[in-house]
Amino acid sequence: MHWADVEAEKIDSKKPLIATGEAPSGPIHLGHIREVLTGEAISRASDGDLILIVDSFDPLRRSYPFLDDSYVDQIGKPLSEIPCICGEHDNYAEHFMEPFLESLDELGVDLKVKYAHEMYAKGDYEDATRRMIENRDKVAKIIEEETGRELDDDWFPYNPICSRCGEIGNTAVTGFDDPYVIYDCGCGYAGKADIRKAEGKLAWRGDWPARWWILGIDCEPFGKDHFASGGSWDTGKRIIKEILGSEPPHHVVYEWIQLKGEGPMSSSTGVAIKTEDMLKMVCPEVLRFLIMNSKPKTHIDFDPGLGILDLVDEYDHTEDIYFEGGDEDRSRTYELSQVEKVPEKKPQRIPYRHLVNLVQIYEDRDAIWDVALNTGQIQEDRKEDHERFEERADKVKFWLENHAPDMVKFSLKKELPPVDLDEDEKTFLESYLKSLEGCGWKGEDLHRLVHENADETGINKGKAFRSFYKILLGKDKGPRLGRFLSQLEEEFVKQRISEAVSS
RNA sequence: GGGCCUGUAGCUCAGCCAGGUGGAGCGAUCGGCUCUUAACCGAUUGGUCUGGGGUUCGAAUCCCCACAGGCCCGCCA
Repeated sequence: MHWADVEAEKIDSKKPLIATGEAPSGPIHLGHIREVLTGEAISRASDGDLILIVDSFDPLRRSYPFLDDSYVDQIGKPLSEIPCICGEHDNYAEHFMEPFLESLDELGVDLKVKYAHEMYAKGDYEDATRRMIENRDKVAKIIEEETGRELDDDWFPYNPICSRCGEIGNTAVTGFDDPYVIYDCGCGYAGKADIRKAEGKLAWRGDWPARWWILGIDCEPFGKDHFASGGSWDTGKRIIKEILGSEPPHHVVYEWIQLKGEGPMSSSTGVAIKTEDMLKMVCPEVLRFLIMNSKPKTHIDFDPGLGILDLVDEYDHTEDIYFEGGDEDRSRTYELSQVEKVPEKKPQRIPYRHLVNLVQIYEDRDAIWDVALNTGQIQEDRKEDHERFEERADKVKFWLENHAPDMVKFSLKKELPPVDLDEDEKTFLESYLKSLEGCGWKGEDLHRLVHENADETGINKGKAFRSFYKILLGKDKGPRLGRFLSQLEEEFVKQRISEAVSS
């Protein structure tokens, strides 16, 4: 059984509510998407509803490498209250959420978004906050027991936002006069915060169980960081039971996604690929496949270089298995990888690695498609397959320009590159040039002539092919020669050969 | 110090939850397509399942103990 179905079975609800969370303190990367897609897979498997809670009311902790110096002044303020970086969004949090939500839409993820700052503003947290404050000592004891740390005597489960300096958590709470939390701020201001409004928030350890309770969360996937002993899961599950009198959700812990050779993804270290960039280099169903194909607790080593080709090949292979009615789990993985529904007919496709060559040879997309039709690689000219092909070609292009290793890249040299041909090669090329007289400039003929001339002049065949790549691409290797040559202007090729021979 | 995960073919991993004669892909090797390869087809090759105990008629799978690696433990997915 697929892991999503296994988890779905464990949830004690017919129409479960599955929660995911994101903190928009920086660019949202591939690692974050695992949380949402893990939750989404379970919601599909359980026919549940998916929500995404945005920690937009959390303060900016520090200045990140991607922020300019002016943001130092914003440290300590809630993300929802900080100006947008580019100026085009309502606030800092929205700046990072917008592209992420767009990506989720492209990935076919159907969810409701809840912003923490709006929940606080609407008073959703009022009851939970009151209970936490009234049970301050019990909550503190749970945290101390689970973490083994000792909390300060003035620890308070609710952090007011200073109404003068706007900072959160820089306050010392001096009293509670329901519904007002009385505080002294480090900036010198003394005031009170209304727990029915967005004038402060629960500390994370209490905030998390509070939201389970408020929203009635049945299941939540979360990262391994929360699951460390004494972590927020350990305290959260006790707080919801002992303070709020309810059960914690079914939990699913997932592992980190690492960038091959560079360690775990993290916005602050810069080891990250933004979600929107991911979707420029692979199709959404392939990105989904990356997540669906690994159990949440397995860590994923993501290789944006050559690994992309393996990933797509594996996706395609899984597609074959699905349409052949093979292996149940892999078929399920394929279903869950789909952005929408599974295609009605098995998609016809050009092998991905081959496509990588084709987009470098042909400038014209239609030419590629026509060749694929002519060679029988694509048997029926279907609209949906053509669209998929166009999409893949776009992704391949982006990948070639941004992530592909040099070994797979080539480009036609407009001028004769510096070459050092020996006599064998020159003799061969000369002979080849002569044999081109009256040739129809067809791929297969051009290819046959390479073999014939190589045999006649006695040159090693590999060397014969290499000589073409050297004078055309400035490399030792390249795409299949005959078809490649046939795409080029006849005069251009002839000119290049004679130039090379006489150099 | 605590926690989670991983250790299976040269490489990447599946199989473990519900124990029943070890799998896939890639690679390599060989062959084919008068077509070089990074494309395609076919075949072959491949492993004391990290080690040691235990439970069992039977263990890659369950239990215990080691060893090695990765990550997490204010906030962070």
